[in-house]
Formats: sequence, structure tokens, C-alpha cells
Amino acid sequence: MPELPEVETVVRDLRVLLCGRSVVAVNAGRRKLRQPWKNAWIPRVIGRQIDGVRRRGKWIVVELDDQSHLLIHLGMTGQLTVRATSEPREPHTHVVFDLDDGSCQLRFRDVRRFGSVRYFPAEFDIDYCLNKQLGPEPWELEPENWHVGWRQSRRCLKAILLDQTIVAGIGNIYADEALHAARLSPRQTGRATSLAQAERIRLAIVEVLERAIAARGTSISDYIGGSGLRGHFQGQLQVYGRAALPCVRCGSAIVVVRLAGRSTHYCPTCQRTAAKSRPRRNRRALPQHK
DNA sequence: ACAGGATCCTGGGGGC
DNA sequence: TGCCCCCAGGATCCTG
Repeated sequence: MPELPEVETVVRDLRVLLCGRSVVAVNAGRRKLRQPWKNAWIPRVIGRQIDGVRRRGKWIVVELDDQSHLLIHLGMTGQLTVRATSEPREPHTHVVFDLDDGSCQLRFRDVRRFGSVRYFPAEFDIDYCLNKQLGPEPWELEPENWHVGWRQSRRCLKAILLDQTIVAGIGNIYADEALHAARLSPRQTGRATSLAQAERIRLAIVEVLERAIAARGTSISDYIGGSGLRGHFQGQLQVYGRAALPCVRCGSAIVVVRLAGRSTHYCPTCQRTAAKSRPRRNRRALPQHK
């Protein structure tokens, strides 16, 4: 399940493998992706040199030399890799870009077809579009006000962290890991969360994601990097996928619940919900001491 | 307005 | 052994 660390790993791999290379042919499979690749884009992509590869949230942006772009999302099972053309094409490969002399290819493979590969011409402002639907990157969250959008909310912290408009790039695994690192319950509501706790969450997000990037991400089922290598952060996960196993911090059994439509793993002992959400109104005034 | 749920999609695993 | 059913979760659309 590619989230920010996995997408970042793919982008770093591909940057080395793709920059300076030209697209000489494009082939698309029959089966349609949810947002399908259009063959009408092929003549616009052929002949273009790849100038850069970058990431915004979970989106991959491939910059072409006429200021047009490819925008790729890996969905749940997407793989974007550079392979020798002689290597057999695996099943579920949906779009293939032949590079340079045709000896190697950029391949997009996606078993569940939740991902997409799209082309945007130079006149389309891709950054405006991405910035409109995505919140800041985790390390650009401002400690003073990153929480203003959600700290009055009745939504639970799990749903808040999954919301890409609040912070871009977090998915189910790292939402659970960050909340465990912050020692906060995924069930706790935004409005029950103190400023100090909000800061703990922000720091935990950054810390967990940086460690995951250093480990090339988490490979549980399909995820591989742009060079085909797996990640190894799955060995460092503290709660995700550890149902009924002891919490590494306190030894209590990790529980799984369904929150925001997603399986949610947490420690019921060291990730407690705040006892009360905010001081109640109409509280009886304390007697004045004179 | 806001929050939660349904939807798409396939391979793998559990139960019988 | 084989079949059926359910589960995994990204973004997006729908419902209460």
C-alpha cells in the first residue's frame, strides 16, 4: 500500500533511472484503469525527454521537456519500475513507455487497478491542481496552526490523519504508526485534542515517515521501489499488522477496530482516549476565596 | 456543513 | 480438493 515513504522511494529510484531519457513509444493494455490512460496522449508524449521526477503527497509527477507532465498514482497495488525490454512483461501491466533506444522501459503495473497514469499538457497548471486538493507535506506543517482546521472537529484522529487536505501523504499504515508514536488513541476526537497533543502528533508523523523513508518504505503485499527493490520498514512497525501481539512499549495486546472505514491498530493501554473532551460549559462557578 | 459509508478491483486466505 | 465468501484500502461519490 504505497503511502508517502513508498512513493518517495519510487521517485528517488526513478529520478536516477529516468532523467535525461526520451520516450520513443507508448503501449497501453486493454483493461481500463479507473482513470484510464488515453491513446490520444501518445503522440504528445513520444519524443519528449524526461527532465525530472518528483512527488506531491502520494502523487508522482514526471516532468517532460516541453513543460507537460505525466501524473501517476499507485493506488493500492501500483508498481512503477524501469525494466529491460527483454524482461518478460508481468500480468497486470497497463502502460509501458519505451525509452531511448528501446532497450529499457518504464512500466506501470497495478493488480487492483486503483491507480492511474495521466498526461497533462504544458498549459495545465499541475501544481495549482495538486495544491488545491492536498494539504502541506508533513515537514511543512506549521506547528502554530496546522491544527486549526480540525481541532474543533468531532472526527476521530484516525480520520483526520487520513484526510489528504489536512496533511498530504499519510495512509492507513502510517496513520496508525504515528498515533502510536504520539501515544494518542485513534478514536480520540479532534476537539478532545490539546495543543500539546497536536504538536506530539505532528512530530510523530515526521519522525515515523523519516524512518520509513530511510528503510525504503513498507513492503507488505505488492509494493516495490522504482528499481524493483522491496522496502523493509515492515520489520519496524509497532502496531500495524500486529493484532493481539504485545505492545512494544507496555506489553498490552494490540487491538484492531474499524475506524473511518479502515482497519485501525492501537494499544488500548498506552494510547488512551482523553477522559473528557474540553471543559464543560455551564460548569458551576467555584466559590471565590477571599 | 459535516461525518461516515459505499464504491471500485483482484488475489489470497479461511471455513466448510 | 474445490468452492464460496470476505478482506485489504487509495480516492471519490453518495447519504443521512
